[in-house]
Amino acid sequence: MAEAFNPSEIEPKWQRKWMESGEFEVSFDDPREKSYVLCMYPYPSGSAHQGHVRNYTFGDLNVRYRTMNGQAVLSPLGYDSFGLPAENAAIKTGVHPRTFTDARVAELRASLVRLGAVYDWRRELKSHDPSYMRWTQYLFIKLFEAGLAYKAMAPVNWCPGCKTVLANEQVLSDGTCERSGDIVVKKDLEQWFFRITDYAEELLQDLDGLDWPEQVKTMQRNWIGKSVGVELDLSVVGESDLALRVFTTRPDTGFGITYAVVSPEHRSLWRFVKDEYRREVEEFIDEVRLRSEIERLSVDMTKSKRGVQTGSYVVNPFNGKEVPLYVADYVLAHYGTGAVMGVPGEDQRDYDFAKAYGLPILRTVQPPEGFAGEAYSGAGEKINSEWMDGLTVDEAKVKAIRWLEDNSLGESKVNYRLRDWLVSRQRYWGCPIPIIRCSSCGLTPAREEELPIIAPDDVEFLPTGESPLYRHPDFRKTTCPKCGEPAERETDTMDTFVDSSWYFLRFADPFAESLPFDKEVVAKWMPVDQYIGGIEHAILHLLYARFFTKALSDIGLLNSDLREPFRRLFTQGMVRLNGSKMSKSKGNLITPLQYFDSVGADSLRLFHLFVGPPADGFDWTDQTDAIIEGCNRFLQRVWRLALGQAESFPGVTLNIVERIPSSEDLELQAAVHRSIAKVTSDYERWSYNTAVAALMELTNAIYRHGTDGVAREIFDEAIDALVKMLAPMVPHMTSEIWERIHGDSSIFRSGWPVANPEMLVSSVETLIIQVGGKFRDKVTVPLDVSYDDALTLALSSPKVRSALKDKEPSKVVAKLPKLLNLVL
RNA sequence: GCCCGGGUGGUGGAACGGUAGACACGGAGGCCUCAAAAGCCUUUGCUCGAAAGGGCGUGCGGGUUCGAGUCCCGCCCCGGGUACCA
Repeated sequence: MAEAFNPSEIEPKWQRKWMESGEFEVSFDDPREKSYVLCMYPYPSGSAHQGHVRNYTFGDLNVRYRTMNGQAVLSPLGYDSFGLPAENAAIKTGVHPRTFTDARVAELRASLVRLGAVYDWRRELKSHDPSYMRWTQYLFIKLFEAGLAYKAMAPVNWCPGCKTVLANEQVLSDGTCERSGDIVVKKDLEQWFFRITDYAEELLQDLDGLDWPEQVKTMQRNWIGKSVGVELDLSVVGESDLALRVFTTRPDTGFGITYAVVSPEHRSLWRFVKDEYRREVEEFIDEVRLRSEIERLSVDMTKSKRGVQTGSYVVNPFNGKEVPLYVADYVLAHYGTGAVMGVPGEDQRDYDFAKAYGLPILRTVQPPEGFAGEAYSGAGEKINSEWMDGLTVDEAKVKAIRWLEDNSLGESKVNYRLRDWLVSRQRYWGCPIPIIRCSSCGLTPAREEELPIIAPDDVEFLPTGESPLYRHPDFRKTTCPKCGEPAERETDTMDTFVDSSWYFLRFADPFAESLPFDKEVVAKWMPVDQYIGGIEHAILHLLYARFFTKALSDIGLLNSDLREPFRRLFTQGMVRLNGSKMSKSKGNLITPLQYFDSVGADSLRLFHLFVGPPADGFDWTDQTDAIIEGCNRFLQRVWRLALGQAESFPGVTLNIVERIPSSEDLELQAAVHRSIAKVTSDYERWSYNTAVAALMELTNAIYRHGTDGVAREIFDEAIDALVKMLAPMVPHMTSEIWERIHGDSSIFRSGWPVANPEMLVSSVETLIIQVGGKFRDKVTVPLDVSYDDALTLALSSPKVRSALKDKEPSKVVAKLPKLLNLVL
């Protein structure tokens, strides 16, 4: 009997081999079919946590599976190493963010190696590495030169106590600063933006061609939020030169306008406010500045006061009626025109507002019979709308737009909910924006030879105060690259989403020295064939990376036909502990290290694959350790089966050449081929939990038949297939078994097993017999069973007869040879 | 609030609109052992019944269908995102 499977000896051996052999490194001239498998690069949180284990297990499994299928798989790893936690740690402990980050990168890297994940380590990158920053800054400059980066005023979370900008995360739910407890306000500061809205339509259209989860595509579509409608002017009563421009997707509801609303941040707000209302409006606006956008858009907020009158009246262009103009916080300045017409009959927010302020509510669409709601936004017949009466909503929209255009009152307009991407951060631990402000030349990019611009180390990390970069005595001082006069450096750094918007391109060509990447080399590997990451990145990261790819393609840094970075996407569910996402910031981490030591990486990997569908999250509970133990037991069982056969299975006979295959031989062979078909299809559809179950069943079947006296070659074929199919899941143990059975050749070059279709067919089928749709009995029938035979068989079953209670079926539903339903 | 998911035995989960509960975990019983661990075997949705056998069962309420965990409508609860966490 071979010794027990001992992961603490075997796993490090193979990890060393994979690293040293370069088996999973790929190069530009690799003749195999290319494949690019990528996990979202991790934020280095120290040792990996279970969310990482899950993510990188799925990634590694894909890399190995594709390798076994003969592909040259690009599998790189890097680190999203800028970000707030390192800066917070610096403020708290005084350790420099770089020291802090580098230590945690090393820890994370080591834990992923111990997981047995394989990478082309030559391509490893860190977003805070100067050699990467250089090109992030280079790309920023290219976007700036292309007009895709600009500066504008924007409201930010401002803590008056800390005198600093806060991340949303740093603002508590009651609107106070997590550090000082001061009430956080919105303050307008000059900020850098990327013009992602230029790509709104293409970002929307191109979703159709992506092999992504529908759920994610839907989220992105909703986020981009295309709405087709019309802009129209509401003239202000008594002010001949003043009109309020509003945007609506429902021009058909025009006759139902009973008031209008302008946003508190509207550019021309004060022109609409009458003097005697000024004071009240000012007070209201002060209040609004304390509210978050989520609060402002919440329907629940209607209970509290959320708007005031301006004193002005506007004219409903449809019927000439004068209606009051309010300023209210549920209207946002940055969407549409920053003002809306109030149609309470067909919009719930307008309805709530009208109710709260005693404004008239007029329906212009007839709700269906029995409609119990308030505003009715569905389809129906137009009413109370003069020349639109009787039309459908869609017909009325067309007619209303034509009428507005014919009378020069408005025009068709498409709006997107998507806003430009605010990329500047008033922080230290990010990539500095490489722009210089010159009093005579304006905003000027740094010279290319100067890149990367690296933040100085001798800054103070204080719990109160502005960006450390801004306060640094020298960093800001420079000269203008154009005129040579003294000038000032930008002190804002970039959103870390900028770093993660192009790292997959650098992975394809990390060796480039005069450019961020060579576009021909990138063209070999891109797009990513399989991208894997958490569902929490469904919108922002994925949208930004798509935008970058399109923009860089337009700029000419990428081939013009490379418009989408990720051909296929898989989003995994999250690991939860005590009901919420397992993360460092929540302090609810369970590291894999203890499991590496006790049961080994293979068992932990198998657990993550077996515990449930990869797309679903799961809760880490008291029972989890027992299931991991169970996975380990299964691996031990496979080990004994594969390596302990001589002693354990004396029934296995020498060969079948000299005799007719026994029924046990044929049964085992059929079981193996059914498993190959099932497991292969499960791998393809990311159903790893059922693939593991099928492999457990196969293991049980081999055990059963192994003691029945099957032929040696059939037994060996079964073991080989089992071990190969397990290899992407548990690479260490299977590599060891393979080596002991077949000598010094990698199992990952041995090819994926192929099912023989002839062994998958059966001559019989189980016929399900139902009475009134309820299962009553089953019988085995030939595949070509006739209707009459099936019916006779069914009626001869005592169970069926008792269920029929002597009555004749009034109808028979037959789906032969699988189902017969006798309906009474 | 809004957008996107999810809810099936004691537990994780399985199930082309057609036998609900595959495969595991846990439990119960047994074999092996001086004993234990490991391993092996049997059993395990709830309920009535000695058994044979029956009834009930996929968050809740309706609907479509010969037939619904699966499709449709309306709720409830849980998770993710909500533009400066990544």
